[in-house]
Amino acid sequence: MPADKNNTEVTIYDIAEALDVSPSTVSRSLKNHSSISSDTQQKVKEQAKEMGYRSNIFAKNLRRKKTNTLGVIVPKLNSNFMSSVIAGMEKVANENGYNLIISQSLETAQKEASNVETMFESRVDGLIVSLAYDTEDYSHFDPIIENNIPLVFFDRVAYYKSAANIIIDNFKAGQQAVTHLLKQGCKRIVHMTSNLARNVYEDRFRGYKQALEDYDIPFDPKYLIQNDLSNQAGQQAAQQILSMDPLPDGLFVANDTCAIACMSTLQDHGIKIPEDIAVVGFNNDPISSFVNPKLTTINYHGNEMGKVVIRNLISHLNGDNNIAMTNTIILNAELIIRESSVKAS
Amino acid sequence: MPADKNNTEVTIYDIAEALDVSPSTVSRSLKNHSSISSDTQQKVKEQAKEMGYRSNIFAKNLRRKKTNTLGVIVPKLNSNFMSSVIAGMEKVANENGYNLIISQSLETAQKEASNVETMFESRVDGLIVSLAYDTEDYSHFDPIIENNIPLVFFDRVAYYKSAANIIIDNFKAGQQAVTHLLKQGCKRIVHMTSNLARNVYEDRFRGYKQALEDYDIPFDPKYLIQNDLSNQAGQQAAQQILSMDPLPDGLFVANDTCAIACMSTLQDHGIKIPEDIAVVGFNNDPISSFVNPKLTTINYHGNEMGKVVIRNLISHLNGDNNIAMTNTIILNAELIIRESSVKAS
DNA sequence: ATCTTTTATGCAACCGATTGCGTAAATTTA
DNA sequence: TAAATTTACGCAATCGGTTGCATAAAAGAT
Repeated sequence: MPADKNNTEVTIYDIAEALDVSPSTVSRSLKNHSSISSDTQQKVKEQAKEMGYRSNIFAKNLRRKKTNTLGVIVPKLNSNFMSSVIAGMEKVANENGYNLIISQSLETAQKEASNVETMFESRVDGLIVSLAYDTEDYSHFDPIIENNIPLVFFDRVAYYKSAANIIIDNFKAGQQAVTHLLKQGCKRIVHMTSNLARNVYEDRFRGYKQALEDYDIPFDPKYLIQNDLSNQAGQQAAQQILSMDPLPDGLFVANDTCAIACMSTLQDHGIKIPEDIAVVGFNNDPISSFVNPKLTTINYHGNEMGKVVIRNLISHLNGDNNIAMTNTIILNAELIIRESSVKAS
Repeated sequence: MPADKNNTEVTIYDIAEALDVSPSTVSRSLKNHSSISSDTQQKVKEQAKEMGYRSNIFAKNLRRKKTNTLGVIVPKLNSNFMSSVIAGMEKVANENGYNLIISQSLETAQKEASNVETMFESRVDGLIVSLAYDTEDYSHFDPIIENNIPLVFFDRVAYYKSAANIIIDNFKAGQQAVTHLLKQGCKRIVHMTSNLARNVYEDRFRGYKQALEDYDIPFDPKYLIQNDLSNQAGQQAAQQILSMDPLPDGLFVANDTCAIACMSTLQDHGIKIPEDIAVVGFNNDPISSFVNPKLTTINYHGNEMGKVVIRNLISHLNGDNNIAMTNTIILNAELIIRESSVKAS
């Protein structure tokens, strides 16, 4: 007895024929429509299972004009943070019958725009974005907004038209990090960050300045280093720091991996961490507790953020607009103190 | 003049009406069908653009029974390797008009199976998988295979039915890594790895044993440590290593991040790397060159692997079966020697 | 000028599920 | 028992492209 030939997909018409009922009845039974007797529903479901029926999602989408698919665009996937965010998103999405399409902008506005277009063509029911490094113009989101497709930014956000934002309190986190360094006695604190047009970096920078101000230390622009926070940039920044006179005694980097690259290079040049320079990173990447010295950092609840994003989006799609779009949701983040920043007193 | 109401999507019928031609002509013009005069094609395309037409992908998929979507299931996204693989995949896929649906199995066979089901329901044209840690039974792939959906495994593969495999030569890489340690004078080399049912780990282990044999050193099972290669496992393994007498003098770990966690813990206990124990990792994660000492490792061309996977899959889908499925493709990988393994001689 | 080919286009069925509306049968109410 | 409801189901249009087949018009051949 050969297995069923493929290609011959079972449809509701086949089930209807086998049971001598109408396709409508099959369709309704399969979705527990109240107007079909439970007896009939039972029979239909059994028959469907027996015949190996699977619903044709395209026919459904075509008719319903809804895809139950959400698009996600992130700069890069290669961090523990992003992986956690995605895991959180997938969990809540799947629980609610939604699927995710994920893509990377690789930190360029150009690829981001092309990804948005693809998502648009794919007719996602909602779009979720963490912005690329160099996105400055947001008009590539206009087709999304004009077609009333809900748009949610997370982490790297933009206050753009009707988009919702989900972030941590970067200002507070930055302030905490730098206050901690100041408490360790640091006076000359370098802040390494990225494009200040990105909220995450601007807010952390504001937190940095606020902390300095709280301690009556004037902000010195030469202590602000801006780059793309890559590993290579971290190494270069180390050179820049080494050339400063007097040497800085504190370093707050807006990203763990870059902090580690920088720290490693500083150590290669004989700098002692934290004795000479105390260091604080950002993100609490797992690696931060395995470098020497272990890195003080800001912990980020990626998984939770992912869940909140999807919950918010789905409740919007359902019309349960308890949490309105065009709103900003702020999640917690906390300072984790490890060896890299604690000076013996 | 208010902007177009949404919801009223432009269809080929609207274009046909506006131009007083048939929908067939519009459809054919839009795909450059040769039987439509270039004059008409031109007009149709202009009109389409002017009216803001976008093709309805569901109608198309429903009719064509093809989704131009490929499913990708990976254990976790949070590594540089995976991120690179995905980037490579996306590039080639997009160039060929395919989209990717990506999901994480989070290293469990259970979630992997549920992801496969989701992909199946989504009617992906092809499925790409890197197996979870504990997948031992492969029957969840049967619906895929029975429906003639091409299945490609990469990195963590299985020789299962008609699936194709794309891997690096893990045996050779393992052998190279361990031979390198032996050349440094190591005699008691620990190998930390994971589930040997996974090809990547089994093959590396075979390479390890081969290298030992080449140097006439008998394999001692007590030097084989198996765990899930998590950071925590790396720490625990360090304790285990510290309790060995005599102390091992070499360590080959099947994963960089775990190697780093282990190395870090060993250092916390006063072990000098590489003097006391020389260490080699696997994957060439960027972080490996920023730890102290910098980690010797095996470099993996993730981006290239991703591209090869998709190229192979698409050429199969196109029927250009130059590279047959049910085949194994082996890519290069090479040893990168850094400080962690080089003993002063 | 007539016949054959080629070119350009239209017709209409089809993909598979959804759903508003209508109605026969069963049940309840008067 | 007749009338009013309720229950259970079917009809047929619809979603928006795709494509095999037919055909009118134009071009070429004889």
